Amino acid sequence: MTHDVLFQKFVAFTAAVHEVTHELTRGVKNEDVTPVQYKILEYMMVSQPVTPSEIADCADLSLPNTSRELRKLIEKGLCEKATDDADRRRQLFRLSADGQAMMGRIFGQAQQGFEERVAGLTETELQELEQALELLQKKVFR
Amino acid sequence: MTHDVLFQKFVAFTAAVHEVTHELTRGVKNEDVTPVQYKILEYMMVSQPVTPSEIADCADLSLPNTSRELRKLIEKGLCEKATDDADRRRQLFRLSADGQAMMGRIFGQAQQGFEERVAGLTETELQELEQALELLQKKVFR
DNA sequence: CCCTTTACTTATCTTTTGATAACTAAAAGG
DNA sequence: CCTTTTAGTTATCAAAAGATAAGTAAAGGG
Repeated sequence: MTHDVLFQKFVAFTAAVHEVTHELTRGVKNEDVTPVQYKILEYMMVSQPVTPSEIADCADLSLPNTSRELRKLIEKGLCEKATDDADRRRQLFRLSADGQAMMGRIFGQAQQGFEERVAGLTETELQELEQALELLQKKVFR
Repeated sequence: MTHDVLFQKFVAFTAAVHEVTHELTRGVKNEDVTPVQYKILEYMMVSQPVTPSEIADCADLSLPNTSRELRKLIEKGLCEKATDDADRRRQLFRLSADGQAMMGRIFGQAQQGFEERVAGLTETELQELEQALELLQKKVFR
């Protein structure tokens, strides 16, 4: 196994991951959010509350554009804003009840699709799966 | 290990994959192509020649928009067009020499970044890595 | 205090991407 | 042949996303 061949497999693998995640999150297009807005909401889902700076960093957006999209998300009633008491320059954003509900719907559909994908696997295979996931995350995708 | 927990790990994993691939292909922004155009070129890289219909399917674009982006890529000298002799409605697109060179640069940088990521691993670990990659691709990302 | 830095916002403009209607030309099927 | 289907193109418009300049307000550091 040369490094070249391993890299080929790596490329094929990442392409497959992108395709499958795209497939699993196709529920997003039923909701009234743009791809960039979804990315922001997804980030809030795993790490709440977040500041505009954190979002800009992680979603690869400029601060002005982040600010604009957050305003739109507030207008849509999907997230809420509060000033940080410890540092009043910082603004803390979190999902609103509606936002939580929407993300719950999307994640639920994704989970269902995931379950269907692994439905045929035995308990042993699921454990192997989990170990493979953790191995890759620890050694490559960190 | 409930299915719920496995799904949580799956979500974290796919997020990590997206982040790392984004990091590895950051060389794209040095080149004069938009994200959508890059996606098309990447597809040509693995499957040449391709028709507009195939690209539209796989890159999730409408045929008119695919046609427009292909025209731009031709104008930039990154790909070439030829009519299929067997069916003269079909147009066959392939990377030009310049296009090959550009994608070679980008993939080369990505491979270098990948090598750096796995640099500290032993031969045994690399084999485990390969097996994990293949396991996941076979059982989940297909 | 005053000055600088940090965090964010507003406004504006450009580019990219998405959607749709209308068209051309070749193939396929009676 | 003639009609329908398939493959792709052109044109146009709207929405989304990116870039940048200029501003506000709070914090931090002499």
